[in-house]
Amino acid sequence: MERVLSGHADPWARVVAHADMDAFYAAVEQLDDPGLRGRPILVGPKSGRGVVLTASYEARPARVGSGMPIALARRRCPDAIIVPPRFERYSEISAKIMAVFADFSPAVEPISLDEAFLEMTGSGHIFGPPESFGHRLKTAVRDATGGLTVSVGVSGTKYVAKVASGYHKPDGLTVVPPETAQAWLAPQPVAVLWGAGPKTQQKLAKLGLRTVGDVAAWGEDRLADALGRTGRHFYALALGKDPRPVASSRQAKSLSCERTLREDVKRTDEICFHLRKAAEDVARRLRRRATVARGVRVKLKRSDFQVLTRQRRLPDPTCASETLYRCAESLLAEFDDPGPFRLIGVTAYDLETAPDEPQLDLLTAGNERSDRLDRMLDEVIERFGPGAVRRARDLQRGTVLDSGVTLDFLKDDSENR
DNA sequence: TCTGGGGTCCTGATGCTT
DNA sequence: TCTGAAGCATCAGGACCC
Repeated sequence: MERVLSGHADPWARVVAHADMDAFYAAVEQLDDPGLRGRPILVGPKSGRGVVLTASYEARPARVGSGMPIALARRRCPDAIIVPPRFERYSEISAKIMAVFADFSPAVEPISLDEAFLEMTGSGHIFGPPESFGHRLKTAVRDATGGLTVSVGVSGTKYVAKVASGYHKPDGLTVVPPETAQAWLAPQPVAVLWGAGPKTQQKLAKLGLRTVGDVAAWGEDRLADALGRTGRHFYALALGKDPRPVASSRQAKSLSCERTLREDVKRTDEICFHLRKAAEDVARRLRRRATVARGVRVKLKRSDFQVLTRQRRLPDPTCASETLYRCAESLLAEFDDPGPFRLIGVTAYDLETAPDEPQLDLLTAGNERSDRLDRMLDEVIERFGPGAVRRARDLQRGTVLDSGVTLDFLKDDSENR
């Protein structure tokens, strides 16, 4: 455990923790299959054009990691066992972990399946100082999951807590008292600045800025001249400043489905086939969340990896797959590029909660993934508006309850079962 | 080496409204 | 009525994060 020494009596005006599971997907696979424990494994597609999602710590000495093309990872680490991802299982374990976090704080902000921020300000009288809180959190996660480890960072801001959780991985605990944050960050590379990816790191290097301390010393105005708003943002981070609150509830702004195809496609009917599949997937997920979209965006990736997009606002917000598809299909005509394309995607954006339409109390039958049900729900939306399918999320086998409205097609369907 | 899928945010261009 | 400026919304592309 790393503790940066503090010279002040009580530096903890605010306490934020960041918890990040170690090689999460790979660790879950090793948890579920004892035969994989202690061995190098790569979670990712066995073939095709995919990349590594997570590499177990046993595989990492071979210089393989997330985002690396699977073909390259196999060459670098020929002994690695490749395991296809099981997202439902990861979600299941993630729910347990988030429940543990909720026992420690009323304000938990999940970032992904395997990491979250916890607002811990004022919790010292319950959990003790940050070190003991951190140990208790780690133990609780390990107990709840049957042995998974988590790395925890604690400081006075989200940003510093996040850098701290990555400081000693795996199974680390790093506590950085707020007043030491700037000095602690100073020697670290600019790559730890939130928002500085490869392109921005190159720009910073051209300015002669290699560490966070270099960025802090350059001054806010010079950084702003060179990088605009991003420059001011980096300056604040370099001083350890980050006023963002831990936001326990966030509404998604868009929802998308995109697929890299086995082979590039060029023919319009083939592209439309994939657009329809993507639109159906997006519509299904919108309905499950009782959400409608005000706009549709189509994304195509050319063989040379150039990404093209076209978007359009809808006259009325919807969660109907046919409406999303028709819009996507008409956007296709606006691309002045013949292809071929390696990736096709559909995004629904400007999301809002579906209007509640209480006159129709829907209890649909069967499997929500069936095409037949998709068509039925589309028809319901056409006839009664998007809010009519709100309750279709809680699917039960059985009959259709409709308050005074006869839905023959649904009735027929339930009778056929 | 040859590059996923789900997202968010930022920037610059453009067009509309006041 | 015409014109320009300012403000805003939208769009397309890019960068980034996990």
